[in-house]
Amino acid sequence: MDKTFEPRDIEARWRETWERDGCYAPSGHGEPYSIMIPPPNVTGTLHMGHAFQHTVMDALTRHARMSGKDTLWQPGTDHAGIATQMVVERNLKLAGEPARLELGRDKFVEKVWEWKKYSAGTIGGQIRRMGSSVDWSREAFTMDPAYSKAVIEHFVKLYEAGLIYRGKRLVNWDPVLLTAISDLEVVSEEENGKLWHFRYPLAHGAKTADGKDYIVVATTRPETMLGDTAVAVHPQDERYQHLVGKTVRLPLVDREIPIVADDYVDREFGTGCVKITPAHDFNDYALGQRHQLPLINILTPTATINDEAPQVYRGLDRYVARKKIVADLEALGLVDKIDDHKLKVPRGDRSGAVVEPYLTDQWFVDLTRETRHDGQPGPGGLVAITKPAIEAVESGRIRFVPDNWKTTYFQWLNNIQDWCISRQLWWGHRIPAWFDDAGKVYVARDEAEVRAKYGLAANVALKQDEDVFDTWFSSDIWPMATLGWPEQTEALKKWYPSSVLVTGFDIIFFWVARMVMMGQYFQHEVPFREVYITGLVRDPEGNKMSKSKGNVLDPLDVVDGISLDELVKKRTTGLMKPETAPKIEAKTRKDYPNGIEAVGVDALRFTFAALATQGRDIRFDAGRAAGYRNFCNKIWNAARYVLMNAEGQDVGLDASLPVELSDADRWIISKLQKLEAEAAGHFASYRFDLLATALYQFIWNEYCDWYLELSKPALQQGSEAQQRGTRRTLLRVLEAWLRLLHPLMPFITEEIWQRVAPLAGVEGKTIMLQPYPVANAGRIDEAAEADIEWLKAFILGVRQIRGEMNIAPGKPLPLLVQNAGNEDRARLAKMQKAIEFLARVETPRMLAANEEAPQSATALLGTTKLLVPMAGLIDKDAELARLAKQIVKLESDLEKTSARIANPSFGKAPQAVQQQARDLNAKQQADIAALKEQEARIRAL
RNA sequence: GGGUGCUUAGCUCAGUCGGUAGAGCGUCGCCCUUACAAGGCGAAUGUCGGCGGUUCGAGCCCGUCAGCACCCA
Repeated sequence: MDKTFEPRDIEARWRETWERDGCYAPSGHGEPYSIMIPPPNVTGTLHMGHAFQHTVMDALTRHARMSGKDTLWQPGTDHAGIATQMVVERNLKLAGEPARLELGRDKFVEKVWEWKKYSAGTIGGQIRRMGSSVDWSREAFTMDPAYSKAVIEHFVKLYEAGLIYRGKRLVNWDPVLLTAISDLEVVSEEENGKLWHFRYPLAHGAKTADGKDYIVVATTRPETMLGDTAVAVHPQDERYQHLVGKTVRLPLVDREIPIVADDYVDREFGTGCVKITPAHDFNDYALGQRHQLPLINILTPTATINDEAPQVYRGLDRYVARKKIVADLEALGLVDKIDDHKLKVPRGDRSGAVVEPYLTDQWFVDLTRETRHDGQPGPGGLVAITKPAIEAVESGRIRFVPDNWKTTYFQWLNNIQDWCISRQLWWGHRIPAWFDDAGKVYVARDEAEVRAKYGLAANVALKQDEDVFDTWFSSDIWPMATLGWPEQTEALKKWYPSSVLVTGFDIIFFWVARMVMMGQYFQHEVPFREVYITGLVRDPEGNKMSKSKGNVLDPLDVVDGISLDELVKKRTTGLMKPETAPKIEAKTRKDYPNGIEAVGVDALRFTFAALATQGRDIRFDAGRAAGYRNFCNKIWNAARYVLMNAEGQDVGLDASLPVELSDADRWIISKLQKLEAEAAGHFASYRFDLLATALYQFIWNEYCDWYLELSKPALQQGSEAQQRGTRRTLLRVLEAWLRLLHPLMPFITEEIWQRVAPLAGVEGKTIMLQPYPVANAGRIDEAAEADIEWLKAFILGVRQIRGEMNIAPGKPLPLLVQNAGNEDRARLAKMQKAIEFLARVETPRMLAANEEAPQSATALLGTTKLLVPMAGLIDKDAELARLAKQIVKLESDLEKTSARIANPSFGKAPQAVQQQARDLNAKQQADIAALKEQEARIRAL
């Protein structure tokens, strides 16, 4: 084996072998276990968040597979309508090609398909490189023919059940992308704006309480006044009560509109009078419905003023119109005042454009009605879809991990709105609805079926709806459609419901809840039994990673390494806002002054596992990854040591030859059982951080630091039977922890396992298909563990003296043992060789009961004293200082335990706790006494 | 306004049943000891956000205040 671990070729070799040999495919026997990948968008490449979640899913998948389950990890990608369409439009622009509208629908969609092929290929390559063991033969895409059929099917079925309707409703309209978007795709952030106060003249000579002939309304959006159809006040507001039912003359428009009373109005806000624009505000819309106000839409789809407004404003952009309106009102003396104001501005999360509430015809899934919207008999969406989705989690048929996320889930479902599923895009599943010349709509799976179903002759002109579905209205059936739904296939029967969904909390609403809805509705069964919610990977400062912030990392750049200049270049090219490049460059140079060192896939995966705590933020730390790269090297070298001592040697495979296990052998075997039990628990509770820590501790701090060291004297000096026992244990324990580690670090474990397994007497083609280790309680050996703990304490005592006195590690020290009990003597006798080797001491000599010790540095081991004669080695003052430090520490500890015991009520504590405290107290007192006595003796010399 | 979290070593974070506060990274010494210098050995480092309560005993349970983050309206 090479002296250092070089991940690159190892990774390439194994990922090809595994895939070629069909190791990723389900075995066809055992209990079914399945994970549906959250399909990545075909918008480009995978980011750190994907790599993180894929690590978790692959660990679960490999663990399940090794545990004998019929395991499927279903891969695939999502067409991601609006996001992908935008990417392709931008690419066309950068390439100087004709824009979308110039190309026309068919040509443009062809371009998107080209892009999809490229992106899905990139994504597939990334998934392969990370070692993710997905079943490629089942790879799916949300616009595959079969999948598309399922999407259409679920729409038609819902439509036929009266759970989908088409209507003119206020939706969030993106005036740049020219499509409706769902409320989840709108991000509202606080921005600086103004609050304009306008005077609306009262009509017919009415006066306010204080005698004015106008009332003042406050607005953050002056331009919408062109569409005002009322002014509202609070019904209990004494200032305005007498005006309710009167009218005002809307300035500029010269329309007479009523003053209405509604308790939606906040009396404290502004003047307490609110202008009402039902066609351009969600709250106003609701109020308008209550008061039967007319809806006047004053905007075009691109948010310019339309022909409903007075001539002078027509065609103006909304913000140009705003200025003009304010100026015109000012000229009329109708501007009361203008205040600075912070307001929430809704923007489309894709385009960043300010979204308009806009009246359009859209398709909706009913999620809020008790009965069908069309008055036909049957349940409405609330009963048929929303409630069952709530019940699935309430009943515990779906379990969230961590459990708290169910609160988020319930909160959303309990306040749900109908779901607008139509999008005015070209990339996506075209809605299977056809209109005749009269505008009557017909829904069926295709045009032929429409004609058959509704009895329409071939000469009746039909035109298909131009719109496509919201992407989430296709990924909502992902767990079913990837398994063949609507056909009740064998795969569907076997792997539905899937075992667990691994995803981020940011898409509980978008996706998780909607899959539950559709799974429950169509399969009458949940789509997954558990939902493991991961944190979101963030940059070192805790910011969300995004291309626009310029803080994204490509997981493969961590794997392969990247120079600082390369990284800067990657982050600053193709920016939407090129002017941000200098800032991004500065931050990148600060965060990664030396670029990123290559760590390999295994180390990156292990890093993700170690960072997978229950929190919601995961700050990615390249230093941590480098640390786990070192861990890989440690593993590599430990294996190298074992193989050097095993290959070509008697490794205990011949059962007829005697094998003797030492305390160390039995100790490491015992510890291994405990590790195995722990690993099982951590998999069950999705605590990959604890799993990683447990494996790391065992491998580095037990196996490498102690067991390998203990094996050295055993192999050099032991009998044949002892050597055989040690070699066998070195190999078997190594082979076992390689399997334990495999789900997190597939490559290095496979590479080493191939060499170790035959020597450990294990046969098999690949570690991937070996059983995951299970603890054997019968091999736990508390006596051996106690012996080795004693040994460690012994050696630690000597090492402390050596370390603090700056004595070279290699220098052998004389050692005297004073006041040893029978157990200490027995242990010393049987582990003497190990002590000499590890502590680098000459053969320890027992002092007789009455024998005077020479001037020595002291370490305490229970009541036993370990003495290192100081002559020629240790300075008197140094030892005094060292003792003083220990005494101070012990005295402070003693104070605490004494206070506990002295508490008069301590008697109420359990006996065991009391005893423990008294024992500790006694030990501290004895240790202090011993150290003080030693201090006095040295000082006296 | 409603909701959910978080605050523990210089940094990033664990801390299960309430019973002597932990890890990794970083820092400081000594050492190229035949698996590994990407290493070994040793060391230092805490007002567990503040206050109050429950308890024999609180990082953990309860209340309260402060700061931070996120989600929903």
